[in-house]
Amino acid sequence: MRAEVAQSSCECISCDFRDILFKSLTRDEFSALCKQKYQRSYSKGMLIVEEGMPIEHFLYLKNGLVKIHKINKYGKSTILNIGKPLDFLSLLTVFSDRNYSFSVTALEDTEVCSMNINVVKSMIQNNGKFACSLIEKMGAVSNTYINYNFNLNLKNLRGRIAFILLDFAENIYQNPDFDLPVSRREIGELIGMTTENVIRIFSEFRRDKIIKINGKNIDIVNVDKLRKISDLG
Amino acid sequence: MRAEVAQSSCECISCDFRDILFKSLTRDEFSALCKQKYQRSYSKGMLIVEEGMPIEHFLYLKNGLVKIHKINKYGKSTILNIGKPLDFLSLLTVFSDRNYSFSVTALEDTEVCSMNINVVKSMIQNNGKFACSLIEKMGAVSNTYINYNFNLNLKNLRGRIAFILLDFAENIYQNPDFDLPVSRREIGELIGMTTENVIRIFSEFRRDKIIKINGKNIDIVNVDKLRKISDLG
DNA sequence: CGCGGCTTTGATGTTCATCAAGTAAAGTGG
DNA sequence: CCACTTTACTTGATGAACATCAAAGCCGCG
Repeated sequence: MRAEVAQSSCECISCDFRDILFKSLTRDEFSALCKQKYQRSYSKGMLIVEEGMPIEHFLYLKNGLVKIHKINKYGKSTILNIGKPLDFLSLLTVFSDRNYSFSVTALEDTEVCSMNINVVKSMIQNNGKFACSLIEKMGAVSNTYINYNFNLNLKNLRGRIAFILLDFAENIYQNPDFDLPVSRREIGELIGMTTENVIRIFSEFRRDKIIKINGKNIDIVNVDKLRKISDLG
Repeated sequence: MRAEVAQSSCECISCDFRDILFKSLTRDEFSALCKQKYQRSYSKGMLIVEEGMPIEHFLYLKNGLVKIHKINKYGKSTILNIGKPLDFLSLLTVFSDRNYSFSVTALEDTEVCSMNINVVKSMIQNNGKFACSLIEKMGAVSNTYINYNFNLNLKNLRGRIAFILLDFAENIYQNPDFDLPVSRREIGELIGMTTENVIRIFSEFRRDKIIKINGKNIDIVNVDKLRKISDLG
C-alpha cells in the first residue's frame, strides 16, 4: 500500500530510464529506489564527479551531455569519452572501484539522478532480471567504447576530425547542423591531437566546402566527403 | 543426490576460477555448470574465436595467454589486448552481442573452458551473488582496459615500448627475464607503431644497456631507467 | 579598460612511417 | 638432408605528418 502511494507520487514512473534499465523491478523495488533517489541539475561547466572521490552513488544521466576526463601526472588533461544519457561510461567502473578514477563535467545543462550504490547492489542480488539488463547494458557500453577507440587509433588527424564531427552529427545531435559542446582544445584532448591542428583541419574542411563554421556552430554540407575522409584516414 | 555425485566427480571443484567467479554458486548450480561445460586445449597460434561467429558460449581461460585482435576494413590487423586467465576482455561483450566483434588467438598453449551462454545467463537471473561477482569482475576488466589505453595513448614510441616491456615483466610473467610471446610485428599492432620502429627502439634500449635481447628472450637489466622512460614518454 | 582564455595562421623542427635492401631463421617439398 | 620459399628480423635513408613555438585577433568578464 505504502509502496503504491509512493510510486504514484514519484516522477520516476515516467522517466525514460525506467524502460532501459529498471523495467524489471517490482513495484516495491521501484518505489524503494524512488524514495531514496536524489536528482540534481548541473549547468554547463559544473563538475559532477571528481577523480579520487569515493564512489557512493550509482549515477545516471537523465539528460544532457558530459565529458569523462582524467589528468595525467604531468597535468595534461585527456577526455576519455563524451557521455550521453543512455551510454554512460561510468556505468562500467562504479561497481568495482572504491574511488572514481576520472572526473565528470557537464558540457551542457545536465540532470543527474543518483541512487545509493548499496541499494542498487542489493537490487542486483535480489532481482535476476535487473542484474541481466545491467550486465547487458554494461556490455553494450564497453562495446561502444572499445570500437570508438579502435576506430580512432588507426586514423590520421583529418580522419579523426571527420570521424568526430560525424559522431556529433549522427550519434549526439541527429542533425548535420549543430553547436559544438566543447572547445577546440577539448576536441584535441578527446581525439589525441593539438589544439592548433584541430583548428587547422577545421579551416581546411571549411576551405574545401565540406563544413561551414561559425564559432561553435558546425554545419556539415558535404556528408559524403566527410565520411570518405573518416573512412580513408 | 545426483548433483552431489556429479560434483564430487568433477574436476571443476578444484579449478582456480571457482574462487574468482563461481564461489557463490549453490551445489546444484555448480554441478549443472560442470556437467555441460566443455574444456579444450589450444596450442600456440591456434584460433580460439573468429570475428563474426555467433556467440554461443561463455569462455574463460584456465591458463595460457591469448591475443584479442581485429582486422580493419583494409586488412590491417590490430591487437586490442593480451588476455590473461583472470583478465579476459571477452567477458565484457559476451552478454550483449550476438556475434563476436573480434578474434581470439592463442599466444601460448592455452586451456579454455566453455559453458553454454544461456546456462550462465540463467545463473545470473537466479543467483544474485553470482550476478554481483560477475558485474564486479566486468568492471575490473573494463578499468584495466581503459587505463591501459589511457596510459598508452599519451606516450611517444619509446615510452610505449618501455611500458609494454614492463607490462610483460610485471603483470604477465612476474619476472624481468622472459620470452616474448609475440613477434615484433605483433607488438607494433598492440601499441600502434610500425614493426621497423619496434625493432629500432629495441636496439636502442640494448645499446643503452637497458635490456638484453636474444631473439624472443628479453632481460630487463635496468628496470628503473625503463620505468623512467615509460613515465616520461 | 585590460586581462586571460579561446581561436587562428604561419614558420620551424621533431617524430615517426615508408621505402629499400639485406641477413637470419623457420618451414616445405623433393 | 638439402635446395627452396617464405616469414621474421634488422638497419639506413628519405619524406610526410604532426607538435611546438610564436604572434596576433577576438571576445567575455571583472
